[in-house]
Amino acid sequence: MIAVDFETYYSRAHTVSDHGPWAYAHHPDTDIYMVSVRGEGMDYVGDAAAFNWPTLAGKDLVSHNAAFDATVYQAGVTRKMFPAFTPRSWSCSADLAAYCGLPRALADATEAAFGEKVSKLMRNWMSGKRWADAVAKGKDKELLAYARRDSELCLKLWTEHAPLWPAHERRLSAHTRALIWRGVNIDTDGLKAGMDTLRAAKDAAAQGIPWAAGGEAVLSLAVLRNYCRTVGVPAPASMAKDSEECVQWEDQYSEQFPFIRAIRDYRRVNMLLRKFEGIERRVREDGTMPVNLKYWGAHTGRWSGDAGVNLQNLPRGEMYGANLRPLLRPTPGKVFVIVDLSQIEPRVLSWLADDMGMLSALRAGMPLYEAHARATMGWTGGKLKDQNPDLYRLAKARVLGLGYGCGAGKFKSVAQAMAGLVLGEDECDKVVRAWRRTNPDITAYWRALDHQLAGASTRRNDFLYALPSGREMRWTRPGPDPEDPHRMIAGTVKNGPRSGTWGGKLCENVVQAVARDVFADALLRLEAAGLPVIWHVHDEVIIEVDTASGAEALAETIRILSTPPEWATHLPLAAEGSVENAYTK
DNA sequence: AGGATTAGCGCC
DNA sequence: AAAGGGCGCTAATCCT
Repeated sequence: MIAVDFETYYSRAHTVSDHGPWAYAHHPDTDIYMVSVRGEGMDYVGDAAAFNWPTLAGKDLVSHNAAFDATVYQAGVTRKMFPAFTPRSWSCSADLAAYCGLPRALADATEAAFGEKVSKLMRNWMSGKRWADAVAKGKDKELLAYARRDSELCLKLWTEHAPLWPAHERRLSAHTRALIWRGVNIDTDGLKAGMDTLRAAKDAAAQGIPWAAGGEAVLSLAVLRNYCRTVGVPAPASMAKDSEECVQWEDQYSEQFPFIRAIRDYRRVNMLLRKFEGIERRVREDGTMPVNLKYWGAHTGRWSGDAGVNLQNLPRGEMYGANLRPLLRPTPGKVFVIVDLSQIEPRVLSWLADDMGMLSALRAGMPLYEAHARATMGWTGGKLKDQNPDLYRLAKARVLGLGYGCGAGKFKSVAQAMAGLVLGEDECDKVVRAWRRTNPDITAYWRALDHQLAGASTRRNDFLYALPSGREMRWTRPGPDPEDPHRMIAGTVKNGPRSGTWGGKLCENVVQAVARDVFADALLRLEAAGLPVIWHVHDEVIIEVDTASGAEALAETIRILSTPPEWATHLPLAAEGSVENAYTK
């Protein structure tokens, strides 16, 4: 294994996060001035263009953030700095670190793994400077040593931890990089039109905010409070959209004071506009945008968004006259096949908690929310969704909201957000009590997790929990909360912060992790079946195929996603989807 | 001044 | 006894 680490020019105004890694690496200002290559007898640090690249042909390479280093290398080839060569593999030690429960950043990962604290001062000093500046200031030796040390740490991290990283997870990490480079086609005309609409909406919102023209921070809560005082209106403690107090405040005063609505409009429209702009900056010459997903972005193993544009939280419909999702389109002559795992988390929860009643209903093909209503809400009629839509929505809210221990207060907002239900305080309390009484398998599962956490805490061990896939989840340093010894805290990353942890929360983490493993297993089978995944969002895949094979690909994708992994043969899964000419939902 | 944190908001 | 969770990004603010 050979570690490869590039050093490239950056400054305050020229960063990876502004452009995204691809555009940054290919930008003419990005001077690729140094590379460090270590391992298998190689120990090179110096001018990247002077390195004998073909010696790496057929070799196994590793970089810390391989998506970045491999992109920089590609940019160097495009700019005729380097000759093209093909390594056998190019792995990512940052992905490995994340899998192992270490922090992602190299300095933090090595500190957590080896207790070695390394300084990033040299790297910071290089902000806005090039190789010639380092030479002129007599810092060249230090810079070379810094780059050499980083590749050494990357190699050490790999050598000591890679044996813990299973082959299927390595394939998922590599698959994620393939998605990044493959990218998604963007309707750039639609993007521009949307931005015009949003800019107009933003200007309109700013017109309605009295202090906006004066140059004061438009969204500042402090400025808002001041203004409220001058016009004699009370000010809310928070402007959060789901804060009860704030909702009432808005209801009461927004007629009389239009600036109240304008603040919220301004914030939301501006965030959406920034998202459009971020996508526009990342579109490549061929009209595609790299799909920046981060392997193991969450400690549950889920992927997260990355690199400036998060494809996992695109708005689902039109906002302020602009609709972003449909601007992600198949390349001409192709279609999207979009399929998701139906109610994957409640299915996994029933399976983990051995809720036999629910499991047999699901195996018989009954819709999940209806099965819940029959088992615990007294429904004895026919198809619930058609015959009693209100009860169906309540069943959905109960299933999605109550499986992880939330109380009445939280359920109130969960029910509204997930099922559009407006329930009273007392009603929520009753629902929570009744749900817990009639779902003893799940509440027993919370208690079992609570008990195991307490056991690990007593033994002063990390809390380890074996998942059905064979991987082990880890919560670090469990123990009583110093501020409230009746509560427990634990961490999710080695050396990371600890936070409140109890059975319901552990249950949620485990369910999310198992659902992720189910989905990840299907991703590899999709790729093996030759179905090219363009990107994915937790339980949803977007595949691009020739228009003519859309229907066939849809059936095959649904079949693959509905088939459980080998380690979960009795988990009842379902998947649904459609063939589309743009991203939707 | 620049990095870190918080508040708010989008999604699953 | 009670307690939903997981993310990333922008703007504002805090902190060094």
